[in-house]
Amino acid sequence: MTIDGRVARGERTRAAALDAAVALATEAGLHGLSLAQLADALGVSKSGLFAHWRSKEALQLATVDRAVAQFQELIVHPALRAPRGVRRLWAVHTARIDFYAARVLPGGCFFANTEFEYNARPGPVRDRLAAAFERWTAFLERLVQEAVDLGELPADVDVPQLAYEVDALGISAVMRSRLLDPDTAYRHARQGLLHRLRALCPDPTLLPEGPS
Amino acid sequence: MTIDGRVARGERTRAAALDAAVALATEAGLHGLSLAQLADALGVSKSGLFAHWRSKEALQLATVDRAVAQFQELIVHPALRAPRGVRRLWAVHTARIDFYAARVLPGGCFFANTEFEYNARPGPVRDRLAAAFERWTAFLERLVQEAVDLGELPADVDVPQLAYEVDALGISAVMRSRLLDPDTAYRHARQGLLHRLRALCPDPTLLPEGPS
DNA sequence: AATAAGTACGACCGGTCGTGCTTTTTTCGG
DNA sequence: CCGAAAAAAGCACGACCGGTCGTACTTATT
Repeated sequence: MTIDGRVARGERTRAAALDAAVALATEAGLHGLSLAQLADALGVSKSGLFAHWRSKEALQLATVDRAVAQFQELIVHPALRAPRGVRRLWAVHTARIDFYAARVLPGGCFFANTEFEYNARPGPVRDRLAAAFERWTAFLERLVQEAVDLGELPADVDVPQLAYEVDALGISAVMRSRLLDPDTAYRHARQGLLHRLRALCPDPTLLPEGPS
Repeated sequence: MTIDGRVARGERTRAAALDAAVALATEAGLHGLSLAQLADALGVSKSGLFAHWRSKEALQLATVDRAVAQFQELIVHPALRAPRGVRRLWAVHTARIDFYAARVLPGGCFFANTEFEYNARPGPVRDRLAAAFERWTAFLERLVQEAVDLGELPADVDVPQLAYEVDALGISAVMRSRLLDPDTAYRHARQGLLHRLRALCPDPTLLPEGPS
């Protein structure tokens, strides 16, 4: 079973196009992303690009999926090396902030940008973004719940509430880092959760010391 | 000194146009806002609209200013009736959440949407949005500082940090209310700050009782 | 009554958008 | 080496974009 070099070539341009589309979408938005722009950035023709997806909407949906995969690969997966509980929750939070601080994407956060862009535009794109957001929320809640189950957090912790606050600190970080002082934003996002967890967690050795 | 009926008419259409522009921009974005769209919504001609601003950018800047004025008028000003200190801080936060819950703007929050839209687009529009964001941040920090000065919050409170957290809870509320369950989002935003202030404020009578 | 200023209009320009249709180039199996 | 098949390119289309122009209507000034 050899690989068809023709479709292999197609796959390569497809993958390269989606990576560029994710990056471009953080600057111009998922709607503002244009075929001509993307084709120029890749050095291919507009129609050659268009042939891979039957419509712009199909390209947008594929771009969302690629962004999800990238987020999993660069943030979630590395953080899962931390042991379950508050350490893993903390690892995911800091991995996210580090991702923003590393300026991987030119426009900050793909999901923050596109979810605000599409929150009032009904359709398949919005639905897919909402689904991704829901999975992310469920993932954070699971992390908190595991910490509770392990006894690292009190049993009476409001799990969805704490997950909400974790995400809020992160969203605010990427927003402020783009318009105000980035380092201050990252520091507040980290300190916010660190102090919150320190106040809740009976075992202080599970969290980094850091500045008070 | 009589009022010039010509400029009065101009002022009226100007004001109506900016109100419509703020609302439209929350759906289509400040860049996606098109002259033709806005003209249709107002029932006037595109060129007649265009005569009021020399360029689209001028219209965008005027729209930002109008949104700032609307935010002041509908959220900040009413909340300033609450006495200084934690009660005023709480009033501003809840007024903001109520503003979102009332669905005043079809796309949620003008500033959240546009600031994410323009965070990677250098230029006068981004600069004006950043300036508005900076003033909003300074305002929140002033509210927190006043509560500290009045002794309603401990003297060792990290003022910018707490202001950051207040804003983060609000931003997250409007984001989640558009894609997931709105009531849950609003409740988390309110509870988050209420519990935080309850833990910090020695005088429990300053805050509403609410559900634990 | 004549002139000037402000507002609004319809027609139109060059450019870019997404999207089809046709052709050329690349790569495979026999 | 040769047709078949997939990928990429070329080309043209209708729609919409921001912006300009000349013009008509209304109001204020002289």
